[in-house]
Amino acid sequence: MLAKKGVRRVKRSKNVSSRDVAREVGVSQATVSYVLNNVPGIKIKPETRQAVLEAAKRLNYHPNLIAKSMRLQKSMSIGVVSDKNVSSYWFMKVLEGIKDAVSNKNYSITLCFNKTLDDRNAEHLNYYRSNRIDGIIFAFSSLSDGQIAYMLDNNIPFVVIHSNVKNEMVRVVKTDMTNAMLQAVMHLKEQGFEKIAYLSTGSGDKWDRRYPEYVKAIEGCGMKVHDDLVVRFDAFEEGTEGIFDGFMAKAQVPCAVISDSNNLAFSLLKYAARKGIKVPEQLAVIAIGSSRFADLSYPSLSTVQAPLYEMGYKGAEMLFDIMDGNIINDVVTLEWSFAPRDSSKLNRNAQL
Amino acid sequence: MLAKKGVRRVKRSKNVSSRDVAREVGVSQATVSYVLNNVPGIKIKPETRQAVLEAAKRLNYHPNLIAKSMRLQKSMSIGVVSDKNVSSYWFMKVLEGIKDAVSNKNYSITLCFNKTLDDRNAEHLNYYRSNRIDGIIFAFSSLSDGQIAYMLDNNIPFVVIHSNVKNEMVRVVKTDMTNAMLQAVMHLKEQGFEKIAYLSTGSGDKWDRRYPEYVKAIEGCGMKVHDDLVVRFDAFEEGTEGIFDGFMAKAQVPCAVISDSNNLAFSLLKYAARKGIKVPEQLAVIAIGSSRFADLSYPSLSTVQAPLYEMGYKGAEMLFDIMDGNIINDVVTLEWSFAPRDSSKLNRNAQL
DNA sequence: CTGAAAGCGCTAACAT
DNA sequence: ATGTTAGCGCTTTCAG
Repeated sequence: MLAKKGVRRVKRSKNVSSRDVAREVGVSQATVSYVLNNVPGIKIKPETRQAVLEAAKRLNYHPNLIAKSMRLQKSMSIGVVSDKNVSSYWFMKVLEGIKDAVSNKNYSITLCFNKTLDDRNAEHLNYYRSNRIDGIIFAFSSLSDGQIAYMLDNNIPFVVIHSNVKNEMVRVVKTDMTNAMLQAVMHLKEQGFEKIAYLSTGSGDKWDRRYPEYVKAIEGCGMKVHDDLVVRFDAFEEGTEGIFDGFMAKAQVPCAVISDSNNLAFSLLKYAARKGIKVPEQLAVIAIGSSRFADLSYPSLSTVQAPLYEMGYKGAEMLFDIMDGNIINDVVTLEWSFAPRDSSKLNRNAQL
Repeated sequence: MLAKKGVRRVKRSKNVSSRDVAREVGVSQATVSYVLNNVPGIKIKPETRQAVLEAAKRLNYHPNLIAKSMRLQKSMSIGVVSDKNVSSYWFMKVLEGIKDAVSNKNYSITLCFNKTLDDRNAEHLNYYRSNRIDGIIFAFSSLSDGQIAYMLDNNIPFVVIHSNVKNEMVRVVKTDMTNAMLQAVMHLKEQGFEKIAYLSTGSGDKWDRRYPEYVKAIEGCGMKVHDDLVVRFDAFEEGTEGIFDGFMAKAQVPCAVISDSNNLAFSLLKYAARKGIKVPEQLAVIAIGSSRFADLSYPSLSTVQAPLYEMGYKGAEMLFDIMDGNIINDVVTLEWSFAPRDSSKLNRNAQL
């Protein structure tokens, strides 16, 4: 079964083409195309159709997508770009959603890594210009104004998932955490926590988007935001121990904490374990964001989490709308949810 | 800007082609191709070359990769397939390596999800048959014998990263954890642990590959494997608490544990925290495998870890060798490393 | 209902 | 040193 030895280059075995199928059946290539693509408005005699279908199967015919792309002037692939610093969990989840959406249209996914050279020479732009991809989805990727302007100017189809893009012209998959955050705060309040602190890693973006939601939720529950209970770490990487000490001294147990990052929450759990602070009895912790490890930490971490799969799916659908010229919805907004786990549930059942 | 003929396309603004460049300079399309591709053995007058280069830049010419693919009968993309259940962290790390390797050859990455239909109709096979991809990299993907046989029979270029493929014909990126495991065991021994247990999730593959390494390392350190200290969970998902209880009753603290999975190790850390067992003083834990959260658990988790980036990079290089017909190395073996963290370091410094 | 034919943009023999 | 030309496999007018 193996190919002849001595061939310097592993040649692709010659594929059967639609012409071969046509010859086999004794019809023209056009007819084969009509049948196989179910071209609307073209009538084919049933027996002809049947014969073509059978011959295609018998000859093991697979349409050459490159040729189709060539003719159609589109690559049938979309580029997905992410920064490297993005949580791989988020990215993979979104990717699953994108994947399912593009598969429906017989599109594939080409991965782009955001090695930004400059605004006009990023990898995804080169991919687009060379017809490798028909459109771009930015998932959690930072995006310069210059690049946005360039893409809009040049009519490059793209959508942005979960980024803080201000430009009104850009199609964005937005998410709304207002309800989920309210649920989280109510959950804490119902368990008797009167102090609900907010801890932030201080990165501008997260702060700007998440902190106001916290404020809304606190006030929506008829509580008040105490500045003492809002801590913003300017330099999270180092020396957090001291900052936690300072925070705990101010806050005093029992206290609840909403953290704007998973990592910060995990660190806090570590800190609590080290100091013998009981979670959640003395310190309830809820993180904003999702992580595969929310279930695995001890105690498992309650989260306010984004609809990742749906974000991917919707994002891809929007991109197709743009590429098809149907502008149905500029902005899609999806809801976050609150997933209570042991780090905030007082009367929790013993579970692993 | 462009649009010489005033043709207005809805989808994509008409791209400038090599023909346009040729006309602009007053040479033939062939010359443009020769210059832009630096075709070896073709002499071009320096001033001609210069003129072509300048015109290409001036006209903002970008070669159409689809057309090139069509002509060359290759897609310039390789498929990367992974199972969904793979740790996304591993996958992303390997992907980074693959990415860098394929970029060097002007190849792109097409993502395939392993929705296996049957041995001959998996998505990556359809992608290959329709010329969407020129070769396949399986990263942590399970792979049936039937599928392997099919791909070998049909001369489909593929390499396998980190899988337990037995077939000698398959090009595999293997890894070797012997040294790393030995280091881990020595590390435990040096800290005075006399009992070094082994916990496995019992999945056949991990067990078959990792447990023998444990045995080698234990014996390499002049110790002996005690069957009491080797526990294999047949049903890990549920009821682990009781199994941990049973294990601890047999093992008795102080004891060290090497776990063949990160998740199992995290669970064990949770269990220890719940039971008040001190880690690492009473129970030292080392996991085999990498995780973004090894640093974030409390205590941080020591790991014996794989060279993920290199595995991706090497895998891609091997695939190109196969596609080019140069069989340089059937098997590449890369070394694991041992990363000691707090879960196994007795005199650890306080660190977050 | 179906066929003939014209390309999509590129590369590589083969000419000159 | 450069030009001519023949496709790669497909879709899609336009003709019958």
